[in-house]
Amino acid sequence: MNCPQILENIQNHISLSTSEKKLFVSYLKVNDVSKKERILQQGDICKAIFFVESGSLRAYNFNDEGKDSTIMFAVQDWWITDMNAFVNQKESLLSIELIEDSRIVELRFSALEEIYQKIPKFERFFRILFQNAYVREQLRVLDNISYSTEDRYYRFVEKYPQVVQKVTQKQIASYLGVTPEFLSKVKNK
Amino acid sequence: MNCPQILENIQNHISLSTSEKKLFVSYLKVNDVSKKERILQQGDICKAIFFVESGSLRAYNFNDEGKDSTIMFAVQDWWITDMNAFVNQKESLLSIELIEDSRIVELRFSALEEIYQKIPKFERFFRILFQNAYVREQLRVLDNISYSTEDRYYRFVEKYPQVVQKVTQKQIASYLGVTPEFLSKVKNK
DNA sequence: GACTAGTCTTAAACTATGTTATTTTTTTAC
DNA sequence: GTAAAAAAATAACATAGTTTAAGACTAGTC
Repeated sequence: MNCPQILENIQNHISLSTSEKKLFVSYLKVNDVSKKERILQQGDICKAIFFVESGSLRAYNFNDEGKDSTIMFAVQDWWITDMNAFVNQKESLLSIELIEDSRIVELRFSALEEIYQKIPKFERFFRILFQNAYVREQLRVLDNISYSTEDRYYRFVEKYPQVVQKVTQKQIASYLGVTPEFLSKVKNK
Repeated sequence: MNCPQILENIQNHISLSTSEKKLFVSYLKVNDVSKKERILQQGDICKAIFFVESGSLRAYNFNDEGKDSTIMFAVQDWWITDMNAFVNQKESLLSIELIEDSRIVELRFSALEEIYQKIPKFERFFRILFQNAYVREQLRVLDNISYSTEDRYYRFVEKYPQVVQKVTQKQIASYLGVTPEFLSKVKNK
């Protein structure tokens, strides 16, 4: 296992020696997963965090009334999991499904705990990763509470053009929190 | 300067030696700030992150149409800043105002950079802080896109009873992203 | 190449939320 | 303690978003 892509992602923020790289990579598992498969099922314990080498995924919640709400999309070089369920090792609120055939790197909870101990620099890497994730979500909350649906749609398209190419309009609607019918109306008015 | 409260908050997650505590505390500045004052003004560079020793604050954005959107409240033992503006040292999208007279500990950007270098354990502390913040915001996004206003109001009240005691209904409405008139209707129906 | 299932569009009727304005209640400032 | 200011409640009307249902348009499967 070589994993140059995830190592490059990490080395954007911290630098690793050859032996550290080797150790880190030994904890990883690479999987080829097909379109429509799920790598996490709502209700299950979330045992891993995932890095997308290629392809695309969608994390969503399915509620009692049958409403599907997209929490995030992930494309190449993104990390994704149900972070709440992962860090507390409890039942997941989210499912994660494949939008297309993808190559996914898996890092398990217990492995990450060991990595933090053996290579403390990873605390820094994940500090930066979570810092960015927090900022992103906070900006999304601001979008949600202060912009109209129309504005939010166009802001989404501008911010994530790589995502827009891969997902359906129905999935974008579920990310924005509106019905596909209403999004269609907004776009075509 | 003694600062037992912020040290206790930190030592919930990492342990510090006496000399590390002393060094860390030397970077802090404690301010007593009065109700209605602002410790951060939208448009200004965000130079510090704040820890609330006592009192309460509100971070909000004021947009072109005059709409006030509350991004977060902070009460005793919470950290608050415009994280996007802070970590990138750029213009703030948010203002932070005092809800009541408060004692605020200030940690400046350049100080935090030095702390990360001198006491790498702080990478771990902030990794955990941001991890929790990310999880919180992600759950809030899910609330925003999948629940009704009524449900979100009661979920907010249940989750943050300490906040509810201190803020106006108008401020809660601006946190939920609805008008005060509508929140009043929802509550009293 | 035709069948199928899923997506997208459109529209009418309905519900949720916003706007404006007025009154009542609570808080703040002297 | 009183006057002024802000917050909260209420209501009539306007706009945003949902529901349901139907038809047009893909994309995937044999």
